Amino acid sequence: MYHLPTTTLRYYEDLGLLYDIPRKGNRRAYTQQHLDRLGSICCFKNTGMTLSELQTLFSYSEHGGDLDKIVDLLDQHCQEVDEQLTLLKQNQQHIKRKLHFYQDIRTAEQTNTPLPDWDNYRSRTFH
Amino acid sequence: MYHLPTTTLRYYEDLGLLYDIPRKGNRRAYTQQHLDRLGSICCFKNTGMTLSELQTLFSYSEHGGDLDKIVDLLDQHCQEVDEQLTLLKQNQQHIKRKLHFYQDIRTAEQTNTPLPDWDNYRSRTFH
DNA sequence: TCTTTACTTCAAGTTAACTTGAAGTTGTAT
DNA sequence: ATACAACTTCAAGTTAACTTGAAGTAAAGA
Repeated sequence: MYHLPTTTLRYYEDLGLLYDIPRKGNRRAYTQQHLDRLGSICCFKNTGMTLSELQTLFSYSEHGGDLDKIVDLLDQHCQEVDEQLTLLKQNQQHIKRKLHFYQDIRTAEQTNTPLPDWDNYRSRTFH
Repeated sequence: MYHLPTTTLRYYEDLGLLYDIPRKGNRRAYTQQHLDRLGSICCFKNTGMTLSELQTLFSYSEHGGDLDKIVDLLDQHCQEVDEQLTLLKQNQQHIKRKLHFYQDIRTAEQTNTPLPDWDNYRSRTFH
């Protein structure tokens, strides 16, 4: 359906993250609203929110809805994702340095030139 | 030490990700090489590599070292991190849309103006 | 019509990555 | 010197997020 196995959808349903799903016969027929919510679940989950935190977030939207809490939580999560982006970019740099380092080792072995020293890669940036 | 509990360091050691750690008395005294390796472990782990994949990667560096496999693995991981970055940015947009949406709902409630419609936020970008 | 494939429920099992418990030792601050 | 926090080993326990098993139902294609 959303490249998620039905068992996972069932699991989310058991947790209360999805509900009021209409049936066609005895099978679930998800509406656009459910697909939207599923999209949100995936998004928040993939940005580090636990399913339990998602329960909390969604609970704020029910019965009236505590907008202040929703906005606060979303705002804080936004910042966390900002930090994740920063970290991920740093880690990407680290991996690229490693990659170039080992490529250069291979070249050095093939050309019988001196092996590179990792210290020379520590602060280098690659693109 | 690296803001990791000693139990986690022990766990990595049990998995063979860290070894030959010198002792001062009966306590571990990590060298710069170990700290470097720990940095790599954290980097790879935080970019989605499992500890078991790390075992594999490190096994290529031992006894001689299969440079082709290392380079291949690093190259592929680089691409995966690229995709992660793309996805994370998309998710960030989604979260920012949600945030603005709920902020606008709040404003609308306060000013007694009509509530916003999520459909108008679906393809909007925020910075 | 028959068969296959994907669904259905419910309970129980799995996996990765730690974490905790128990029992003992040691380097450092008072 | 004496306490005490932080280390030590080893085995066992925890947690989140699924996943699998068993047993049954049902829509869609040959």
